[in-house]
Amino acid sequence: MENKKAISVLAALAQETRLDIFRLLVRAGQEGMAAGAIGDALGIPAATLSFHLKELKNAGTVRCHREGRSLIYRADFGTMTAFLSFLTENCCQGVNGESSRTKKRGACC
Amino acid sequence: MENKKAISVLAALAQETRLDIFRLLVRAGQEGMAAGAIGDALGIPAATLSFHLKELKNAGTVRCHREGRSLIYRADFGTMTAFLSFLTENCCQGVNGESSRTKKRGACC
DNA sequence: TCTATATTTCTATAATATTAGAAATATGGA
DNA sequence: TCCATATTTCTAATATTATAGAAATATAGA
Repeated sequence: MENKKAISVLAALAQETRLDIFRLLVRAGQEGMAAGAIGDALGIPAATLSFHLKELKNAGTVRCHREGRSLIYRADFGTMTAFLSFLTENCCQGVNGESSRTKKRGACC
Repeated sequence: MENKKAISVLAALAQETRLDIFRLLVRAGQEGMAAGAIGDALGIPAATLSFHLKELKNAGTVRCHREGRSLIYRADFGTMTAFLSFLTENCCQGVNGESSRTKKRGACC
């Protein structure tokens, strides 16, 4: 994962409503949730919800597919895997003066 | 780490200049870097740099201490450890319909 | 004490993000 | 086709964040 992509994931999750949505979808697991059900669960107006879902989707943190009249959203764990790798590679390497080429874990993870 | 704290870490790193600063400090390791050296390395005006360092500091991602006329900044790996735990706890649980109480790793990490 | 260096705080401007009503689009069923 | 439901897009107002010059503060050394 490159820098820009990581920043978009960080920005997507760095907002209370969106983090709530994302965590709800994580709890919902593979079956996901319809947009309307998310809005009901969290008490978010449809237009506002749609805006945030788009942000999450653009960052690749969620995916969606249509089922009848509903759009079912799910957390994208593939993106999260790559994102966590990015974080550990970029926040744990180079600690204690180690070369950034060494692949050993640093102080933080 | 609670929700609000995690959001402040996410927001601190969700900005290109700040992510650059943070990654530079990670590479600098335990000895850290003076604010001026960071500004020189990244070509950031002093006032702008100070603004971003404050954001990073408020989120707990960096710490600083004075050495003579310089303020030495270092990455705070303790915060990053806690932050990574928060992420894995909140993005990996509940996958495949598992109860959120199970502590097994999910699909993403 | 005076001066230079290092950095922050103050301030204003510019840029970006968030909110939500209203209108538009898509689907399914009578 | 007509209607109800589900959701998005459009729009405009509001709020938040980023930028950087200028002034202020802190430290060290002559």
